Amino acid sequence: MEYNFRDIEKKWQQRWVAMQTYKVTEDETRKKFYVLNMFPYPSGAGLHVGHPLGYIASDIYARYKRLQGFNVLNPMGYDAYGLPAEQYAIQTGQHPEKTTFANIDRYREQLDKIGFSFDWSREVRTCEPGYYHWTQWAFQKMFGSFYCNKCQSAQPIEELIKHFEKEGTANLNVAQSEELSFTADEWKAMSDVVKQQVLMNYRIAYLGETMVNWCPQLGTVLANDEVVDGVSERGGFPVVQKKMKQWCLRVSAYAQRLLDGLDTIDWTESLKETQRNWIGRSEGAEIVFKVKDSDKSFTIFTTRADTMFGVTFMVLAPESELVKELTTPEQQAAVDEYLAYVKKRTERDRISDRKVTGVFSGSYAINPFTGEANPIWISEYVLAGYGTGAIMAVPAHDSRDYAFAKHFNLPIVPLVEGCDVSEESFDAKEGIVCNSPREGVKPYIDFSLNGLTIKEAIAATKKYVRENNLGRVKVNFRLRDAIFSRQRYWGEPFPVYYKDGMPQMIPEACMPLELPEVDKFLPTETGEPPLGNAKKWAWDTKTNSVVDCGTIDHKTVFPLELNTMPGFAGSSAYYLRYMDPHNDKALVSEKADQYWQAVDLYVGGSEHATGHLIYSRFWNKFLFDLGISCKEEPFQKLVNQGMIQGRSNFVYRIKDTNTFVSLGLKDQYDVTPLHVDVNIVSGDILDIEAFKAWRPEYATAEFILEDGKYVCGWAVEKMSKSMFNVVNPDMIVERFGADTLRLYEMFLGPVEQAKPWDTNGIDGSHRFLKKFWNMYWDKDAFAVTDEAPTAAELKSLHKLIKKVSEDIEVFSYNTSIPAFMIATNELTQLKCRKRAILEPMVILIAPFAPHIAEELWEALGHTTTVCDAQWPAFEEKYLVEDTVKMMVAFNGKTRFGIDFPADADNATIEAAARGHELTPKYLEGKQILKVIIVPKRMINIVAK
RNA sequence: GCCCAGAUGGUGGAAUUGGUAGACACGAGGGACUUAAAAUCCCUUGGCCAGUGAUGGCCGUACGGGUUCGAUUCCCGUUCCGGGCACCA
Repeated sequence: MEYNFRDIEKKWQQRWVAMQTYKVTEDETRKKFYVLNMFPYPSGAGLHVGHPLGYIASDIYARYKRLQGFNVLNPMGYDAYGLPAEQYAIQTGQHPEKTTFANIDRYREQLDKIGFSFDWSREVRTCEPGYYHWTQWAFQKMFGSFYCNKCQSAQPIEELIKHFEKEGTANLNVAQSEELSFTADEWKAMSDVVKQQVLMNYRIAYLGETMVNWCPQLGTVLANDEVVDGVSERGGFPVVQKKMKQWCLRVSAYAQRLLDGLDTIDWTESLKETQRNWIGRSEGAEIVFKVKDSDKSFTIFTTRADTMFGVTFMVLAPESELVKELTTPEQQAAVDEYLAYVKKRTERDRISDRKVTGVFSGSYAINPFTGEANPIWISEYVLAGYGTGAIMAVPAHDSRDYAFAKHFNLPIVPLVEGCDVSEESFDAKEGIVCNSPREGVKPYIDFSLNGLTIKEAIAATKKYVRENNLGRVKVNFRLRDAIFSRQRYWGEPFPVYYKDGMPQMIPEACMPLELPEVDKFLPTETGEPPLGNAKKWAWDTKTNSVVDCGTIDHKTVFPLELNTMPGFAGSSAYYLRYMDPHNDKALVSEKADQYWQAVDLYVGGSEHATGHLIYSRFWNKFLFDLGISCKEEPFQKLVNQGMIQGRSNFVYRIKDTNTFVSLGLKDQYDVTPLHVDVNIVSGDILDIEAFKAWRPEYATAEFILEDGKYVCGWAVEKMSKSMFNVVNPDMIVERFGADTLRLYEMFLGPVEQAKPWDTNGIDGSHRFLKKFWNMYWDKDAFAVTDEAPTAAELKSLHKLIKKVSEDIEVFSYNTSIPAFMIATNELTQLKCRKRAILEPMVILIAPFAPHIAEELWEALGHTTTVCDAQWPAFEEKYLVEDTVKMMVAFNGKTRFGIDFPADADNATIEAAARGHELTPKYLEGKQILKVIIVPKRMINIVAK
């Protein structure tokens, strides 16, 4: 029988559905394994061959683990909220839900053709109320919690209130937006609204007035990871800094735990490093500087406490509150002018030109170590959002301070022995400290750093600062709180209404608060988010239900929050929901969570390193604190699949003509390269007839050929419609079958690596499957016999078992496929048609090519599916060689020598080697100096 | 600037702990079968040199050193490519 992949694949895909082959349930008697893919956003363009790469890799792993006897959870769902569906809705008026669901159907259709072992009964869609119920619920829990630094955990806000009632802010060690100070009596005297405002300072989900990334074109704020080089990640629109009242998540409270957790998980070093950079821990000191001739003082943050004696000026961020306080009347005009200039500059301006700008405030600060009065400047190179928004400038040892000092002609005092600061600053943290204090200068305090290394000097200074109450040791993080509001329609609504301008949570029993219908998806004319268009979007506290906006009376009916949650909200805990997707009482039951624990293997792109992968770790840690998630880290092992790039083809049109010249001849003409659809090019040879038919303007095209062919140029680019290099998996499945596609995608190269797609090589994978098939079928007869296998056949099989098992464990599929090809060739050559060999082979290939495996498994007489088979055990004895080789080294070269029996022990071999007459010509007369037994039991002899 | 990960034929990529570099596949060239095409099968394929030939020699894993009997692998330095962070004090 021919290998008819079309019938086989259709047949088994239908059977798997009918038999619920991949449905899993919690089973205490079996060990669990949780495999997860980053769920896709269902875009209108459908899947291209790059998308399934990670799914195939994880599916192989899931199937392998299942064959090893694990109870494998391998779910799939959709990240269904998002901008493209909303943009499309704005343009066409179509409800985003409609387009999203249509896209989901299309994705499902494409995914089903590839033969994944997903348990679709656990599918989740983030836009469905049954799902976002728990997104809203988690938000309310965050609103109702604060972060205790002492116990390093989220706690109910009621605990904080108790603390305030007892001792105000005394002995408080919690995460907060700003440091407040009040007594228990003052707290008790506060009105309810003021109390609510105070609590906002501590909640994990809080309403904060912060500088946000505002994108006017998108009409929404964006999180830091959604802004790249001053423009929006989606669309590339300019982003400006704007102060707005927004929901925020206190991710910063978890910074240290997010950092520490990285050491406990099995992720790639580069991804961990990316997260470490993003969290940006820096250890330093906060030091207080008094303002000269004033009772004011301010605090700066530095990691280089050792440079206190080299401070020659101070700098404030233009947005700092201190600017107003410290500007003297004489400098007011100059400062105002400067502030106006800074305000005009966008984030992008600042990044693109690093001009040295600044203005003197008129005030001076007293250095607590030297007593010197240093001028206080204002400059945009100091950021308001980091540290205290004020720095001490040490131009000798900081390149930014150095540039500033040179520009404004400020003094530069070197503090490291032998360093030269005439051309540039000396930023390195190495060397011996000098000039601290300077020779001949009367010491202001009894403290010297001279002679210490920089490391020692930093420690000594911190100690001095702490002991003399000049400031404190402080750890700063770059990681900011996440801005959690979006001025959009297609997202989770907040379960929040407003009473007296203060947010109130709707009762837990009333969730989910469903997204209302609107007639327009654009912002309202007054600039409110799209939910402002909803007619029915007010909360009645009497009936606890959503009512018409017209009925707002400020006694029982209140306006609901108009913002929606950002994209990362729905994707932050979906892995927990898969454990128990139909539970309407809880996000996940304790039983399900205890069984599935956490994701054992997570596969997805590294582009989520500073977005989803930070947020969901934060979210999970919060749920861990609440006792909902039993594991602190949600993703034990993470593999980043590399992006599949497109391989574009070009044709070369001679300028101002309709004549196209082949690649090798194009340099003789003045040509314009044009993208050509890769689907009408094969092996870089253009199908000229298809090209003429491709577009009307090419119907009359003429060609200058080489060797009768038109050769196209090529380049590796992103796979996208506009480059005409999109390859659709459906097309591959149609022509070669899903098993071939799966094999080929894995064969392309290491899963983690980015690589261009090139359909040309796919024949090789397809040919292999045909050969594999022909091991079992001889023309129309199923030819498997019950003969006993030979040693050579067993060796082939066990070599394969060993290789494939090891490869799957380390995700090295691109090397196990050649192992299959070699084994198949060997066995074909041996004319092996023996069940004892061929039956295990079917199981081995099942993770990679499940359809052909099922078909052969059935032909072998099995009534259950191959998914329920047992992974074959590897036995070393079949691989043992009957001889071992001896290596002979002389004159610095290694050569192979003589075979020895494999069962000889090392001493015997060594003795034999010493007495052995070296036969090769080039070794005659050489004397053996030493014998080294090396791995593989090869013998290494040093001869002279 | 700081940090991380890389560099192997015409191409994608193999090579276990330091042990015959280039597996496997694509592409290319040659051949068989065939009226022809498709399909299938076989041979050659890192470079240079010697030999009618079997074969032999030299060079070769970005570059320069080092350790070692032996280095794609380990160490030091350089160059180049990719990724992250970046007026973060």
